[in-house]
Amino acid sequence: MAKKLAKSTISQRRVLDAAAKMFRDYGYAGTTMRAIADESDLKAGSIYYHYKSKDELITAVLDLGINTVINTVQDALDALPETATGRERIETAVRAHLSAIIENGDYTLATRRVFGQVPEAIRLKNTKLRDSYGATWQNILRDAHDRGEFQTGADLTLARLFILGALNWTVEWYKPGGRMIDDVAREFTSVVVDGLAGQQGSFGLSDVGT
Amino acid sequence: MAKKLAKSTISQRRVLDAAAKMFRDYGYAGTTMRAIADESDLKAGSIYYHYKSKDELITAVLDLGINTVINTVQDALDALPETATGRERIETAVRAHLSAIIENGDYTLATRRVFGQVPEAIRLKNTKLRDSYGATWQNILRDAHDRGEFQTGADLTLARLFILGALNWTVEWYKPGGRMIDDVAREFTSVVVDGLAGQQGSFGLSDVGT
DNA sequence: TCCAAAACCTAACACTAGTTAGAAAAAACA
DNA sequence: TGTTTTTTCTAACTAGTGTTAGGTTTTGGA
Repeated sequence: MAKKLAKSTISQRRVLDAAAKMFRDYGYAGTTMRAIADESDLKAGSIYYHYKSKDELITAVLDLGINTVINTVQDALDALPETATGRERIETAVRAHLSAIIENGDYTLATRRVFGQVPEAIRLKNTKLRDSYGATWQNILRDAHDRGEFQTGADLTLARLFILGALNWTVEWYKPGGRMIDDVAREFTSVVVDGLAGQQGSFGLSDVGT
Repeated sequence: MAKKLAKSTISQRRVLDAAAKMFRDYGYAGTTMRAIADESDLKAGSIYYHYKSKDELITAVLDLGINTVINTVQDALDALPETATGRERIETAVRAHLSAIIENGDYTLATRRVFGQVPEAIRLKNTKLRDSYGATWQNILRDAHDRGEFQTGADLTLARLFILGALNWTVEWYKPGGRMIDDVAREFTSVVVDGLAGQQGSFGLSDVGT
């Protein structure tokens, strides 16, 4: 099990959900306390009973957004047997990452969209979390490499940046009700591990439309 | 040659550059006309001589951001000989895309960061440009596939989303003075076309550090 | 040199932002 | 029930927002 998240009252969570949704749609400066209040069926002043400033709100949204992804991926990896192959580990992490960012779209999208607009101090703390997540992925790739399961010519750091970039971008185009997360995860793994020219037919959806 | 961009005076461009930089750092609502004015050595009121509203400014930044990428990639592809292989076309497009978004980082980053915060009408017009760019990539992949240069099991639409996502994410971590764009482009192509497990050593940087 | 057009500035307007203090209502507990 | 605690609301303040009208400076050609 991964680290527990801080507990919170129902009202606190309602405000936080509303904040995430508003930050996601309108950015940091574009989101007003009054808009968050409307979304959570409160008046603007009442928010300050739960969070003492707008900065504290955005901090909570950012941290929850990343921690959710970190914990989901770590739990999925921990649940794997020792004997799991490098490919299985990669596909598992891909699927867990996708599940987390799609099912918590408000938080993860908000995280991505406002990250560059937030005061320096807040950004720095959040960056540490991000770095540790990057290290997790680096370990997955290096581990699979060390096991000799694939002798790659690619630089692992670049490969990691490439994979995480592609995954994070998913929230931009993924539409609920369209493709299944599992299918997307399998395709992604296929492109990354095998490449476009590899293992013909073994993992393809061939043609499932747009 | 790709479509010509609208001409503009020196002052107009100075204001636009300043706007792109500010939008990039502080988002749409977070960027004030006074901040743009400061950055371009003007007073707030003077901006309205060149652009009649903040909305017109953001529209110009968004359009220039995408058009630059579209034109750069299209020109690079047009310069290729008829005999170019699918792999060469992909690597060329990858390199052109990276060059465009890195050398015009203010515009492309601004484009990405404020896209979701902008009034609906503006976003719609810009979306048409984005879709046409997606079609360009789809053609590259399908063309290479039709030529029989690789029989891929991967779904091409997903592969395209995957590739563009990874490329667009580059602006988040790329630091000028670090890796060369050409190296990154070659590695990316290698991962996409060959996969992590493919063509050992033929394209790898093996270990060039972070 | 003079003059008209282009470029810029000043000062203000109406409005909205985050935040706060204190009153009011709801919930919890005796 | 009455009383205390938790939660919410009201009303306001200061600071800053996009935008504009009208005046001032700069530019470039006759």
